[in-house]
Amino acid sequence: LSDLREKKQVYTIDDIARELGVSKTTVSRAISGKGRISDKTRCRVQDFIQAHNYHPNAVAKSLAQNRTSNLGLVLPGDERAAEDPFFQDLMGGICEVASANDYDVLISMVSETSSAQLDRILRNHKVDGVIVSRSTTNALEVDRLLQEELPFVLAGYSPDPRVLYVDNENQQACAELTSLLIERGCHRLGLLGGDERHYVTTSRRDGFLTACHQAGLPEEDIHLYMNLNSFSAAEEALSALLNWGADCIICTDEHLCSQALDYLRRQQVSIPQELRLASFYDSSLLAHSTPSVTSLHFDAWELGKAVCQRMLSQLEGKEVQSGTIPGYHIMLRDSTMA
Amino acid sequence: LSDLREKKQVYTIDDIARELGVSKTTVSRAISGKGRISDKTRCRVQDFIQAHNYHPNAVAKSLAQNRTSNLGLVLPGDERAAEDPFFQDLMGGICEVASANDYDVLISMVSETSSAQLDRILRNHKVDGVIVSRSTTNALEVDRLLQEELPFVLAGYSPDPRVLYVDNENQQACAELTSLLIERGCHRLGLLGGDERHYVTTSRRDGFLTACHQAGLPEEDIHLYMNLNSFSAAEEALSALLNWGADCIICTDEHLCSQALDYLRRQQVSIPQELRLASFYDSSLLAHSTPSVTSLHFDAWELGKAVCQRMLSQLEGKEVQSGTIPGYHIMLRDSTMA
DNA sequence: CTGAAAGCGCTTACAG
DNA sequence: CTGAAAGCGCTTACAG
Repeated sequence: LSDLREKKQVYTIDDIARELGVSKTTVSRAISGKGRISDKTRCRVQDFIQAHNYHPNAVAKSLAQNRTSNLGLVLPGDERAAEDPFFQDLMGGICEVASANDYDVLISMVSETSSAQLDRILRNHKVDGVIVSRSTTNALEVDRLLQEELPFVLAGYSPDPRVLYVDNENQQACAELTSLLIERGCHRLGLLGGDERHYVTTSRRDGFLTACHQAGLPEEDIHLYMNLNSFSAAEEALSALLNWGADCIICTDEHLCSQALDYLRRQQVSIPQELRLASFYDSSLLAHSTPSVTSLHFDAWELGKAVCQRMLSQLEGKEVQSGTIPGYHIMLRDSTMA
Repeated sequence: LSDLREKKQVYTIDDIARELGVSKTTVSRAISGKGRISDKTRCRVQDFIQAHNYHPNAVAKSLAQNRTSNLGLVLPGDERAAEDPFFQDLMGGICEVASANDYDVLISMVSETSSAQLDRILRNHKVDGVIVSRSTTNALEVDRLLQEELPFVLAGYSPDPRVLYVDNENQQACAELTSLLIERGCHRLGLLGGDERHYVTTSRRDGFLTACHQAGLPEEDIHLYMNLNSFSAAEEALSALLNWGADCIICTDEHLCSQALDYLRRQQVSIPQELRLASFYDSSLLAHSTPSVTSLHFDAWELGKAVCQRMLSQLEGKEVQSGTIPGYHIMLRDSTMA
């Protein structure tokens, strides 16, 4: 055995069994805690393991148990997504829960045109389940996962009844913020929105519209500009809203909103005096800009934890359902004061 | 066999051998391409595999070959890092190369106080090598990896001769930008820097200082404010630089720089007329702010590719050395014009 | 409470 | 060029 240690080789369950004069079965049981075993034997084995810093080979275990203890995480691979702290926060929450439950997280980045990295993971049977971090109407990965019949859960919303999702209370939160702004005197509202193929955008849009209708605002006082995927498109929309005479502009995401802030500054529009500005997603930038911008704060890390928990429950065979997790904050800041 | 397919069970190499009337050995060889095998047999096997959409079980392969085909990626788990697109871009490049070489990437997030997630991966032998995405003076993970004797490569710089790193040409790029600004008439330079425990910060600082000294600037015309880890610390530094009469302020990162931009706007300091502003790291925010901000553009995705390539070379037993990859752009924008 | 044995799905000397 | 057999390091009925 001292040979083994010199060669930096690693102990196997066999070595331990031999060393302790018991069978591999017994060692295995002492480690896993499954099956009948005397306290005395269990302690002997565990002491030895501790002392020699033994750790079972996860690959061998996987093969024997027919499970990998790996979770796949599908992340968008585009430039735009890299700028969005949402995905890294989500990943943090996922990794935290996965790690605590002895699972590892394996990344696959997909684009609108290719799910090659996901395909590899699936065909190699390298994961027990998959977490998808974004839902779009045209998502290749969802179809791929459905046909594969591999457990998966979506961080976000999907109207597809076949997909299990966990989401923030996007729609409700957006409705609440919008109502609040209307109550405080906003009458001519403009919404600046991103890509409507992303369900997160449509959820937010619908929350906005719900609040407008509930408040009895006439249609002509609600202006929507959606699918603003370029800087120029966003500026055109902003310009149109200014000409129309909006008294409040809300952006579906923080990226669009900091762009709006910059544009309005250039146009010498004073916020909040001449115009109120708010965002449906927060960022440290909006919190610290001048003026600071009112927005909704969601905790992506917590969402990640919830999603991962749901994934693990599913893998244990529990019945799980789609739904939202509570918890968001309306951050009222200077951009909507007065 | 039709039974197998009905039960959604998956083919094994055994099934194929039986079906084709050959041995598992032969099937294995046809798949891997290793060992002598007749063209005819190889084609027969490959056709069957194609037709039945067979894919080898990666776990079994791992056990037999004593390698996992997994790479670990160590990512910082703090809030601050989530806001930084660098890590997601880096990850994109890493995943691209890994995937193309049939490796998967497994995430572990570590904080300054805990490398628990990394520890799990290491003791479970779940990866063949590790990529570390950030280097700090007090990094637990580097010590951990050195003692483990597992191959690893660092994306970034480290002065430790035992660590293999790949970095952007940070120092050179920063020196070049600084020289350029001095040439264009800046004489009283202030540097606003982040955490000096991060080697990326010290590299940039040193590049800045090199250029200042090379230009023969007297020490009293160079003011350094480092370790600005809070908003208030940064604002104090900015205020001090304004009082002193700096004619150019450079920030080591884009985060600090957008904060500076906001502060200077509040103080009614007009840029570039009264003061020039530049950043050692670019972001879409700096590119689209008013005024747009001069900065250095590095390609984190490319760095990720290079780092992963180096990792794979090392795993193949090739001799690899630390070094930088070429390629950065000086983005001259409005904030330093005139 | 414990152990001998078969099995998870591959790879790889070795022999022919 | 092909195959029988041992092996990778675990788990888990089954028997005692």
